[in-house]
Amino acid sequence: MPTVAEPARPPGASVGTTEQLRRNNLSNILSLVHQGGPLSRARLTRMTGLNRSTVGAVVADLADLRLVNERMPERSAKAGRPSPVVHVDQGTVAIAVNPEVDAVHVGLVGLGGRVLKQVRVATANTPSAEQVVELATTAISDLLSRQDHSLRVVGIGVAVPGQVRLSDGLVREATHMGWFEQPLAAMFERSTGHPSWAANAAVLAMRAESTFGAGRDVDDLVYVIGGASGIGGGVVTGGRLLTGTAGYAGEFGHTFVRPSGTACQCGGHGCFEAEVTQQRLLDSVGLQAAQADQLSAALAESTNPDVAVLVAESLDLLGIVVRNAVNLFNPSVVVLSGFLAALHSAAPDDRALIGEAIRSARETVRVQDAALGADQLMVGAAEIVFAELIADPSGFLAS
Amino acid sequence: MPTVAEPARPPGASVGTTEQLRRNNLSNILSLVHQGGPLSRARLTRMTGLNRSTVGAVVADLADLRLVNERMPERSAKAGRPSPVVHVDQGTVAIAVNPEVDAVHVGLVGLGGRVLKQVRVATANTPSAEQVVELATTAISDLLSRQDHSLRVVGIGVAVPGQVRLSDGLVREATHMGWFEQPLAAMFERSTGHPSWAANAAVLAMRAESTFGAGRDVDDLVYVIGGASGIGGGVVTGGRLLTGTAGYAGEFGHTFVRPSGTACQCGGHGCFEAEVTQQRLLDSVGLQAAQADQLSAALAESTNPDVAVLVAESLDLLGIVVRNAVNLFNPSVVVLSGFLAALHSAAPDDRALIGEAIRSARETVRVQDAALGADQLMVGAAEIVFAELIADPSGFLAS
DNA sequence: AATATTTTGTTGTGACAAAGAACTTATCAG
DNA sequence: CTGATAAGTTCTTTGTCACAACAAAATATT
Repeated sequence: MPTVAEPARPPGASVGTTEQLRRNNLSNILSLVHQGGPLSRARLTRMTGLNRSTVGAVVADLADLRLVNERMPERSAKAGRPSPVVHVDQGTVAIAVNPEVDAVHVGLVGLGGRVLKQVRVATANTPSAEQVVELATTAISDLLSRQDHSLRVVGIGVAVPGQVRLSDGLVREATHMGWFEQPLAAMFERSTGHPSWAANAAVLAMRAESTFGAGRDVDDLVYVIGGASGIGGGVVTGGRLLTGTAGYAGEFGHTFVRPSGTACQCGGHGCFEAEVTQQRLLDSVGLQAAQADQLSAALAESTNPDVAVLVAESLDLLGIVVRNAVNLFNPSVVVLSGFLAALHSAAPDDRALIGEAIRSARETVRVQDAALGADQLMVGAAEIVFAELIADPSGFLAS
Repeated sequence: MPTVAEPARPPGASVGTTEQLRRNNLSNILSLVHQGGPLSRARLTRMTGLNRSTVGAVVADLADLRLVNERMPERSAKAGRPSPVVHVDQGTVAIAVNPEVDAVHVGLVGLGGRVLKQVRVATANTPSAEQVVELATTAISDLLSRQDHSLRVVGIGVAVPGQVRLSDGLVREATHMGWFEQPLAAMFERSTGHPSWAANAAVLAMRAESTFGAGRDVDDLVYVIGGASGIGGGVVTGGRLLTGTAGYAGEFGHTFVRPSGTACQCGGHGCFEAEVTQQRLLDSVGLQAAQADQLSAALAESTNPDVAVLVAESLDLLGIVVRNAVNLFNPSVVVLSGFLAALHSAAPDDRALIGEAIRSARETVRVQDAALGADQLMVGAAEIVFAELIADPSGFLAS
């Protein structure tokens, strides 16, 4: 039986000319090496379906751009001439920035997704956007100057806990930071000279997870993350990041879960993130905000019936969010992260989460916890820069 | 020794060779003419960005495949040599089938989305899948034999009120029809010899709306439709149809809107489609099921306070669905269809619908009613076939 | 240890697609 | 009728990829 094609639609950034063809092949192969780690040229040939002479030419182009290196393998497992292994260039880095209520995280992330260095600059008060740019700019030159090899910085990615307009990196609102309409990406560009992008932190966490973590090779993924400042998320569908028209998609925290519920910061009522908070769960087991990583263990150990009630109730509400998500997105995987992963581990099984989703969609979905650790935001923030680079390697570096 | 298949999934890997390049240009230009109506070659040149000699060659290829015709324009508006207008071929058709509880609709739809002919075959009882195939097969040969011109049938598209696995057209469940696990597309292929596809009716209605109606040129669209058998919907995001991993995405009817609500057919509780039904609204104004098209007018005329209460309540619940959708998908347009459009027209403004969505997403979304009439399901069902044709015109016709 | 086999890189050739230039054609404006 | 304009047509050039032949480097076999 024939398979199903995408709906007919006029070309956007599609490939129409021979020039775009090569760009596309450069992009695809760089993407494979970036995401899949070192790969032999022979494997790249099989993965792309291109001729091996073409792969050779494309890899040579990428090597000329100093984006990849070829090395002969130490030992080969099979017979035949050994195929050179294509590595991502280690000197090409993106800078990741993540402002928080009490600190600014800054990191250097290499192409391929490895975090090279990372610092946390604590702040006395919640920093303004200007302060974040200033602190980060200092931290960046500091990080770079301490590096012995000279690094090529391709751009800056900022993970913001709030709604960010993707087109120009304007922070529409980050209530937790007290920010409104801050042109953060432009501010970073002015201050550092590097091309800069900004996006919602939860979406970037998902991006990391989707590229290097539990969502690897998953084309239809729903990701929901709970943190100190609320609940966010992101979606990959058909292998593509769901952004929506401006980049605000994936706000699972404001899913309706309870009528006449607590008023939410967003102005709505009955929002998931107003009903289920990390703080309430931490309080129930007597943990501090800084001990969020111990929540899962504490919930498991607790014998307090009040805790059990709170967990059951929270799981029910999480179940509503997951059920809606499964019905709307029909994902193959739902990844839970942050304190929602802790909550998930406290559930006897996934029935509370997906039990009420429609049968067809429920049968093919699995719920799992995030695989990446604390680095994920650095990796995700860098990823918005690398995505631009990978989309058009030679064009990006030429500009 | 056979090696394990590589998980080859590079982004945009569809175009890698020069052969695929031409395929892509054939596809793009056919898509433009299909969706945008007759277009001059000069306009196609501007729209695609290709060279005019290339457009000429591609159009010639399409004409050789008898998918388009070129005609000289009657009158030209501007100076200069008149550009031939590229029309979609009128003899290339898809067959649309839509089984319902009391009838089977069958139609002939021309490339370009025009419904050429249409019949409704009434049934005494709710037909089985076998009966639908049988009745439709007869109706199809009937329709085709009465056609004076010889038509080229490129395939059959079936719009099913239920969950359909897109990959093979298996109807997982269509509770209203009493169908479970019916391999409908395969049954149609066997019975008619034409390549067949099946999909959820609401998704296909959206596809029609997205290609030819209110959602034209909208890249981020949420569509919710209410009918006699419940509430469904579909989503376009980033210009692509959101299908999910198997094709069950877009089930807005099972969004949670009320705790401990009516038990839904799906097994869940508090589902939107269990709380808000067409029947209840029709009853409130004393209309019959067949008079659904008069609902909007009847609601407007009614002075009964009970009706006002029901409408207000229903709008509140619809508001929850729309709010969730806006927060999750960040669409630029939300289209309401069927009795939900009637409900929408009874609302004083859109505040009840999107008022509680997050501000950033709310500001750039508009709610509007469906533009297409009763034909939309025929058009949508045909569209699933045409999309296959358009994705690879010469490959499709060669097979 | 010598030879065969396997796998892959490399090089040169040919096919094909698209761009661009030069030329031609068809319309409108005056 | 003539010039301006816009667009089709044809031919050449350029770039990309596939393919075939050959070379190279490893393992497997005798």
